[in-house]
Amino acid sequence: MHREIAPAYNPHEVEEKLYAWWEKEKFFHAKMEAGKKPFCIVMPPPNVTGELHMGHALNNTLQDVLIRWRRMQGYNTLWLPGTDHAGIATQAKVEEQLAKEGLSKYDVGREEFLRRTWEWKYRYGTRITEQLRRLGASCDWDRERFTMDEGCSAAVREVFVRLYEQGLIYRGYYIVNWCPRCHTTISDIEVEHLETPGHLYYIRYPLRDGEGHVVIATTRPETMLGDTAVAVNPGDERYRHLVGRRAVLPLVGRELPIIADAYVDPSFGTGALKVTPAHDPNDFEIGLRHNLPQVKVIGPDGRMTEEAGRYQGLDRWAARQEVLRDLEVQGYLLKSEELTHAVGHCYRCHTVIEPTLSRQWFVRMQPLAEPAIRVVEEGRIRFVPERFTKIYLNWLYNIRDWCISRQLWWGHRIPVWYCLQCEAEIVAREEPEACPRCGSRELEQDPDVLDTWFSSALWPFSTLGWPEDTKELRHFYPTSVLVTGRDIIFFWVARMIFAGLAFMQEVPFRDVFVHGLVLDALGRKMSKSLGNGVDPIEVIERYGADSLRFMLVIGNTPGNDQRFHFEKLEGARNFCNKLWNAARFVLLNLEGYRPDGEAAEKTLADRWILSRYEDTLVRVTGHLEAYDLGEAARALYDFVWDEFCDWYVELAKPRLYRGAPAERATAQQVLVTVLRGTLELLHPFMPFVTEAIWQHLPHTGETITLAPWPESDPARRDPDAEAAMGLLVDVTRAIRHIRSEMNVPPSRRAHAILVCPDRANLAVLARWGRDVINLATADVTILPALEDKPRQAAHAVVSGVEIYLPLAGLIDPQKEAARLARELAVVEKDLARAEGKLASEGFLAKAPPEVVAREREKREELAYKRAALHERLRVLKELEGS
RNA sequence: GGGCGGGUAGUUCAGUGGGAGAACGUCUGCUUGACGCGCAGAAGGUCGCAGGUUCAAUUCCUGCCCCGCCCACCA
Repeated sequence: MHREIAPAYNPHEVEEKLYAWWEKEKFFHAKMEAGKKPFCIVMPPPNVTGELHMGHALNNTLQDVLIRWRRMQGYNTLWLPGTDHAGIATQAKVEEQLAKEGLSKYDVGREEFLRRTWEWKYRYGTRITEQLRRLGASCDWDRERFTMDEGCSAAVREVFVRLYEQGLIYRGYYIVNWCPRCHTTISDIEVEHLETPGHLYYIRYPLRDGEGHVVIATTRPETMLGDTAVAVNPGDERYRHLVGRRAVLPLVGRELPIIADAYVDPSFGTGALKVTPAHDPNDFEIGLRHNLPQVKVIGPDGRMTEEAGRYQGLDRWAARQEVLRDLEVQGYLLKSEELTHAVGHCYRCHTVIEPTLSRQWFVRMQPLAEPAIRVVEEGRIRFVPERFTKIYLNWLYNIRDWCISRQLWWGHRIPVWYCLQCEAEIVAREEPEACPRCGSRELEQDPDVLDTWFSSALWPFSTLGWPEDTKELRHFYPTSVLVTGRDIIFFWVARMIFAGLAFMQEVPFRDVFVHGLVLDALGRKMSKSLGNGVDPIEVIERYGADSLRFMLVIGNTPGNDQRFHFEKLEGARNFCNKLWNAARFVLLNLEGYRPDGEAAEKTLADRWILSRYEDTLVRVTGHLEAYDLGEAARALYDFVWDEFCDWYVELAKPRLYRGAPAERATAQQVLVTVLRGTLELLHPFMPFVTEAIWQHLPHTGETITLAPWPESDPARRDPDAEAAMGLLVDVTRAIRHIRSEMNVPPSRRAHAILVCPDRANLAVLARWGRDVINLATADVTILPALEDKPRQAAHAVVSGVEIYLPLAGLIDPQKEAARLARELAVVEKDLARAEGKLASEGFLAKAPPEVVAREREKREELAYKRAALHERLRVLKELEGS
């Protein structure tokens, strides 16, 4: 069986097979186990249209690490997957498809369009979930949900109706963000403000009676056609005499009242503001305060309306040029200045947003935001890292009402019907037969659908069965942690929190674990338009899922962005291979292994590696508790590579190859213990390779996915062994260093004389020195003191041990003296610093005693080293002289 | 205009109130009975700048300079 294990790890041979087996055996299915503590994560649902990108890979890897770890810890674990219907994005895909047939959605009609969209969903919606399987995501596929499935749709209607009944949803004629290309409203957070170069135009508006004029400044001259007032600040002396008078709108001739409003900033432009209530949010507010008419001059397609007079039909940009030309010709345009200012763009298509008046549905946010603020302020929900708390709170403190209606077809249809007879507005969970007010059967449903995020907001409870009172809901709600990118704190996190509080009277999750973005190698966002994205599936095919996962986790610091480099991926791949080969080594040497067979006493190396393993285990668990997944991964990487492979495996070899049966048994038992535990600690990070190896280990269970998480056993801690190993490692390294510098061939066995006056250290060297220092291909003679110093020998001092490496013929006394002199210079410097500190009264009085003690030790050791180096240099001088 | 993150070895990044770390890259060796996706050794850093607190600052505080991101109704 062991012969099957290839010398290089090949992910392709194991990953898909293992995942299929895990899924078939339902290891990830959450049975309701009332006796166990629940641990639940609802997956941020990727778009059905989507393909897995690096952001998904990171997000789901982090969730999977937490889920697998908790599952092993024995929690009743549920990771609930699903997809989002993604209104605009999906609709756009189907429209594209139609366009290939030369059709528009209007050609096929709403019903046919929706039929096609569902078809599209069924055909392509499974792609992303297949890709999550490739990544190794251990979610409960039996509970997969979709934001537009029956249950979620029922939840949406229920929430809409309840909010409406509480007066928290209303329909209003307000200024909204309109995308002339997508032909729909978007919410405030869907508007991207981009610094855009433009101009500030100064335009003269003549006064109606008598002489004079008022000059306004604007960046959008075309909207003047919709002006219904000129406003100045009430405290502005320059204009006080004008308030109450009237101006005449150039090109149009409309009379405009000159009003005073505190909104106007006297220091901007001329201090006089043209007021266009139908096309600017602030002007809209001013208009309400002063009862101004609202004149809409730009239509839904971005063209000028009938109200724009002779400009009707012109695109808004063309209209701007026309208006400017006419103003100029007629002498109204005084000047223009260059001005870079923030202009709102559509988050999807990057078209410039047109603020426009429109009748839409809104959620009244103030009453919903208050509890959502409170739970975070009170710490009932915790952001990790903590700094995101402020971002969240600041947004909610300044919250504005949420425009939820979208002029799309794909989505949750707004559950409102209008009576064509009496114009009643009927809000209902199910389609009404007749108007409850006049009995008419002529009813028409609102044509619009809801913002996609409306259904996402309900995700933590709609997926668990709400509005039914299910046992899942009672067991798993509130969920344990939400893992998400920091880009959707507003879109999603905040909305889930207020929805959860409003409908479940309880927070949706305890912790919000926020991660950053995966950037490209140059530090730019990965994006389709830049074409700089890296496809995780391609990466998995080339390097394996474990490599990708480990790379993402080890490079992750909470909340911070990380760059994607193939070199890092190779590092992770190499680590998979290292682990594989370490395991291969153990498995190839298990002949005669019995877990409780008769064994010899543990060696220093055994005690040391068990102590290091214990330390690693405790640190890894602690880091996971603190969401420091990167630190946990790093601790494991270092342990496996630097301690287990580089030292322990090497130290175990002689016993395995040539040891007595009992010694061999001991080595085997320690190897298996540490390897198994390490695999288990690594499993959440690298599920495939760890399962593949674990299956080969003797006396394990059915699957590592359900193996118990290793428990701490303080008895494994052995500070003496760690200190002793530290000494021996230092000496070994020093000898290797000398050999390398002296160009001693690695194959040539050396002999080292170690002089160690310290009795405790001497005992360590005497008992274990030979075994460990063997790794420097050297035999040793160990002495408490040495009278007759060898002449032809290289020399080093480390940890209070003098090392002589007699190398007849290889030593050039002059070169050796120069080498030691360099060493001495470093020692002198360090010693001076230590002595300086110890001479300072402040340090002695105020530094903690252990720090002072450590400084004293350091001084002793350095002083010893200095003396030894001096002595050696003296001997070398003599040698030169002779 | 406000807020946040970052500036540490050639590169990418960890980390810490008390002797500067890793990976990659570079240089030197190595058919060492798990692994060349490897082994051993080495070189390489005024921890952005200036102050302050402290016995002690790369780490804490203040200011400044760069880079990145987010928020914002000044036309």
